[in-house]
Amino acid sequence: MRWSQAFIPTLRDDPADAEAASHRLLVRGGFIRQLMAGSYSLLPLGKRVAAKVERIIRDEMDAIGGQEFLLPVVHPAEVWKKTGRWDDVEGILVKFRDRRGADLLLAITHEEIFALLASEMSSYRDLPQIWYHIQTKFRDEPRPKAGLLRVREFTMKDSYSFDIDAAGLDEAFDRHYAAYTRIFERLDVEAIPVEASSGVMGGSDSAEFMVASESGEDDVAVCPNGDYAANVERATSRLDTVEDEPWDGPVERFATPGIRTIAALADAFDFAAGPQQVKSLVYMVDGEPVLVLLRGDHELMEQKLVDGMGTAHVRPAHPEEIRPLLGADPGSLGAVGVKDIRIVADPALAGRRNMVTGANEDDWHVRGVDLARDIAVDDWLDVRLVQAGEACPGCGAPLEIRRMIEVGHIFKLGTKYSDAVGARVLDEEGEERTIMMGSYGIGVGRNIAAVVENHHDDKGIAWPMSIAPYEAVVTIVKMDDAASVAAGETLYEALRADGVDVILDDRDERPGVKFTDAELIGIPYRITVGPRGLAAGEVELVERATGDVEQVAVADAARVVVERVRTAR
RNA sequence: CGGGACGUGGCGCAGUUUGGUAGCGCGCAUCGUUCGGGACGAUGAGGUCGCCGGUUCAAAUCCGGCCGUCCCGACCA
Repeated sequence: MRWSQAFIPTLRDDPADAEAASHRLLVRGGFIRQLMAGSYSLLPLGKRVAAKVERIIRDEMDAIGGQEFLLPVVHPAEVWKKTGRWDDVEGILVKFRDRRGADLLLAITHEEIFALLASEMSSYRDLPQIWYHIQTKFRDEPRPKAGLLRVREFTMKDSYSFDIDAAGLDEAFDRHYAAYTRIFERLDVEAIPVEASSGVMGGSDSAEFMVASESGEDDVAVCPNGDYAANVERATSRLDTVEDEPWDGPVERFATPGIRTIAALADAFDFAAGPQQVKSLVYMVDGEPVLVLLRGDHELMEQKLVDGMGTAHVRPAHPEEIRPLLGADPGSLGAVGVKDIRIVADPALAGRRNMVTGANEDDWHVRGVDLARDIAVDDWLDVRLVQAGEACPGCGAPLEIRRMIEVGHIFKLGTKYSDAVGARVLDEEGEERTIMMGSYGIGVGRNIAAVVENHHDDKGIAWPMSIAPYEAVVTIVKMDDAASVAAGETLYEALRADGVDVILDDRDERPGVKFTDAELIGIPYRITVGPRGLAAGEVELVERATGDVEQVAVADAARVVVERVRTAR
């Protein structure tokens, strides 16, 4: 490619509405342009990077026996009604009608369609299978943000495994785990696998691949010794046991005028420090009230409640719902003596005595509460948000909480979708068995963004060789110097002949402009050809990532660059 | 959905408080001088001031409604 003929609209200034480094640089470098919130056009440079990312993904999927499909992006409602997701998935699912009035939707993911196709298999001999596709999905996210990091329309590789039994599913899961590890290595992003919630999709053995970045949207609890890493949506920690002062008498009421918060109560009474209180929250779960109890100084992780209750229909109750239920406003609630409401308690409360909690009467609390004696807990469920500094469940070292970008997610689906669409096969005994499915996703655009988050400096992007839009740029410093032009052209042709992705900067621009652009768009190697070097029979080779500069004889330049590019691929 | 901010040539912004018919930098075009780290001079092109309505002799500016975008939170397959 000749730069003079390329569409690479670089910008001198940062776009005003971009915060994240990847967003800023991808726009400035002419890789992407926004069409609307959460929707971006890939320009030629962006498309080149995306194509390389896809090629790596395709490579690794094929290596574990994956077979590629191309699926429709508009689906009929009936298939989604079968799995219940037509009604269950709210908000992000775009629904519309065709001219006949048939209900349609824009695919947010493709479980239904793959499961439907899988129902054509009828024998255990057809299994196992790994199917994938790399396609556009549309999710009407409530808040797209940060450029390619969180969008509504995006390209994603989705794969699904089909097995006769759990052992087969385990095997498919492990293969994907290995494939993903290799993909992230090749993309040169530091992605770590972490335990995760599988969310509304349902499933078990969920692993997210996460890349540390301040622009991320997930918090991950990480053990500094590498013994543990989990999304805070499901992370746990080891807590010190609390030795409670004995309290022999019954529960005792005491007046707490105007006190509505844990902190205020702790300030007012020295026996009511945060860890000595029971925090009582009322949630509506599938329309039914549930009293959720935590230690006073602990916070609820709502996703854990969602996972534990097995339904996505979980929300905090409104004060108007709480008052008739418990007789008090939030701030004075408690579970002592409560019988008709389901009570879910965090295990950090187990065995605790001499606790303080609301009396279900405004301006009153109770002390001397013994969990086992005074509160009829229905379910013990870990619903606590892990805090930084708490002990790693593996080695006891203090956990760190880090912001991360989710770049991939793999989990075991089981039979939810195959059941719904009737994907069954006969096993060796002639018994009908429902196919076990696994689901494995990786976002193309989000990985591009993650790479940029990992590989940039104040000058711009520094792409890893594997996905750089061009592997080398030959920069002719002086376009009206015939010798420079001739040497540049020769080098350019030589590199092309050897299969290097090279662009020739033949623009009639000042050198500074050319250098700055090359650095902004992040081409790994720049070969500068100009009269100064040519006088000594040399060209200049600059490595973008390190800034290292070396002089190379004109005659050796092509060979050296080809070598460097090949080893770095 | 809650909170905040913004919308003026391609990009970044001023002008809005105090109404008088739009300006700056960059970019772009032409010419000249320059030329190994974002040159300089001259000339020039380019704007329904997000949209609709209202007030007024007159609206980028005041009022009402709507739309869009960004940030924080909620949410997130």
